[in-house]
Amino acid sequence: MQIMANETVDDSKGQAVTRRRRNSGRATITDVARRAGVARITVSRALNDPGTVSPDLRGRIDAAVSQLGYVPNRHAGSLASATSSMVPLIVPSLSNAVFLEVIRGAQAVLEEGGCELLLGNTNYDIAREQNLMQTLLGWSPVGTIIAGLRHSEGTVNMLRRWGGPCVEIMEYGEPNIDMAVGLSHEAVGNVMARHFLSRGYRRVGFVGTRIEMDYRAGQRLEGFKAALEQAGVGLEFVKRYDVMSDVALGGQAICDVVAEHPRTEAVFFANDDLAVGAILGAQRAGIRIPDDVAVAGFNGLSIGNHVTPRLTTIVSPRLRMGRRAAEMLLARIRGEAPAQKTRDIGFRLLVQEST
Amino acid sequence: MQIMANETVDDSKGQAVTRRRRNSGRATITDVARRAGVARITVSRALNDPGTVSPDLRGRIDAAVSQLGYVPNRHAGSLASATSSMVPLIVPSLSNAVFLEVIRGAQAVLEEGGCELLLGNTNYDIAREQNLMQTLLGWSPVGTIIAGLRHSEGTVNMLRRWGGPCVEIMEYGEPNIDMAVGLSHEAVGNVMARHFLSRGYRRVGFVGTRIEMDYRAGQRLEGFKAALEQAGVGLEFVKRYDVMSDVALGGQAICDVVAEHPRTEAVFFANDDLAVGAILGAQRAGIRIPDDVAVAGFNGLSIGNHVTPRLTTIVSPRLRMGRRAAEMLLARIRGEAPAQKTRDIGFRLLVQEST
DNA sequence: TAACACGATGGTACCGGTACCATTCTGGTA
DNA sequence: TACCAGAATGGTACCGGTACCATCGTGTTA
Repeated sequence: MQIMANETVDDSKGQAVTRRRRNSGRATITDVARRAGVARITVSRALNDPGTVSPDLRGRIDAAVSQLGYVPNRHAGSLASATSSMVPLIVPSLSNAVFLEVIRGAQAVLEEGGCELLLGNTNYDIAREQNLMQTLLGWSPVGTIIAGLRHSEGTVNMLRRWGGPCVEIMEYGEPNIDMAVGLSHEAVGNVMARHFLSRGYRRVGFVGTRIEMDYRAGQRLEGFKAALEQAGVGLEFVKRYDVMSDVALGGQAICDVVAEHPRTEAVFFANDDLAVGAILGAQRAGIRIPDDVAVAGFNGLSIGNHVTPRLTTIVSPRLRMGRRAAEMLLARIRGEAPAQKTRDIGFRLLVQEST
Repeated sequence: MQIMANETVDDSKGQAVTRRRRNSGRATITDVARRAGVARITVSRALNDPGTVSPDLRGRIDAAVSQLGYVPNRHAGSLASATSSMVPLIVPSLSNAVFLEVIRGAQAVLEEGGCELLLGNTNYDIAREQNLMQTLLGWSPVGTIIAGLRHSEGTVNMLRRWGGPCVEIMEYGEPNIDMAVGLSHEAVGNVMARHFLSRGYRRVGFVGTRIEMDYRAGQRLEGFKAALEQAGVGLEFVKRYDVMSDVALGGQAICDVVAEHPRTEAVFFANDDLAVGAILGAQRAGIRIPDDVAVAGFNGLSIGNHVTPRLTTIVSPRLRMGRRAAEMLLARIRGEAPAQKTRDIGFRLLVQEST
């Protein structure tokens, strides 16, 4: 804290005492008002709702603002109005390019709408999510965006009590709190299974990592398995690794699969990192894709379009999801009733050379 | 704003009037104090500095806090203490995995240190950077992190006037404001030039995109060129594209280079996205790397280790840079004098199969 | 035993905005 | 001309914390 100035005031007994100011040294709305010769509230109006202030005063106020380099103290404003322009965005991971695009989409729309993005990362930890949300709610946000539909009971209750607009993203389903936008991961698994079947693959497997944590990958597996079984084809194997997904692991996995399940015709990888790794690893190991084994992934990362063979995958509209979530929030903040509380953002099967 | 309760108070003339409350409906420190039977300030102490409050009171206060679901209003606290726990992090792009790792490193350390991360994106626009910083300074942050050493004069003045701790990241050099952590991009170019020379390449080129905007790529080019010329070898060509760097463009670029400069022996790409794209594109086009032309990049993205041939590149410690920036900030906030205001985070030449 | 340092607790005045209501001034209408 | 609606401006009391200082009780020291 900086001590800027002393001033002499009269205390209750009428004696002059010197008291230190506590302010931060920044120009305040009072300084601007004094300089422009108007009341503080008029400055507030000129800045927040210029139409209601006469052009004359507005000019004097603007001049004073720029002369003093006045930047409004947002905490004071938020305190007085019991709301701020901040929007927490809570994601489970920052190790993953997937969430980057969601963040980018949300950030762009929020900035456009005059909101600031507070970024939180739970590392796939439900307890941490709750702590984080509690901390961030202390900033009286105007809305919140949170990844996933599975939260601790405490988190859900907290958000409901809080009562502001909230969008749950990534998954399609009934929102726990307010609104949701995402895609059905079971449907993804379904679509991929049907694609495999249409290609004539009958001996198929699934490879994933930490499915308990990344439960959306588990949903894709469920959908995949169900559709296969419905067609009378059993899922040959599910291979799980207990490390983070990355390209290196995909290369390892494709070799493991070929060694352990040599008759496998096609593998659905939990995500594109693994699938791209599988293609690159197969290339080195002399495994021919899709002739020896076909490979597909999920996400639609651009790198998949540039490996040989090009990766068959399911494209998730991540940027659009982030944008949409922010748009739903802003609409709600503007007081519009949402057209729909639950929105299926969809996905697209991209069939390329790897299947 | 929610209106929660009415209360009857006496106005100055002693008449009872009914006035609406303006608060947000949340429990306040006053509610907690009343319930615990202590003064407000004691609640404040119990939460912020528990050691100074007797165990008895602390217990009663904690009980009241959890019964009421009390979450402190951070705006009120920040207003009163003229500082907040927020730290803006301003990056030039969110389209790029590079900044994601910086963000992740900073976020992890800041969260550990009890700070919240406010994310800003300038899209490589200096004017936008200034606006963004002004907005974010309105939140009385406790420190700031900003990418780059090139800012508008207005931004620099604003930050200096503000006076809080600030770390400029990505580049090694004299900080404009306070502290800086990064690496020398000229040195990167130098090192790569010497590597090319040591391999015996004499006809070499550089490929980049939007170098005026991504001026750090320009610095790598300068360093590259200077070291070549010092060795009496001229830079054969510089090829520029006016679109964003991505893998697809790299594939395009390697074909263009081979067509336009058929005798080229080696190309230094401005970043790994381009270089990886070049390797993958060359594979498709039947260009042999490194036999027909050698390829190198910059960043050390993990995908470079999995393409064939593996990419020779320069690894930038992005995660560590984010962490370090946050650590320098936190140290300064704790009142420690920084060991060094300018820190060279270094880089590492990773020689692999592509050169 | 008196003086005193120190730990625990409380009282009060802020921090810098905005909500709400009052007041003043203007032009149009009866 | 008196009345009134509505626009422009101002006065005041908050919002919910914390800084600063005062007070009180207790154990230690002279």
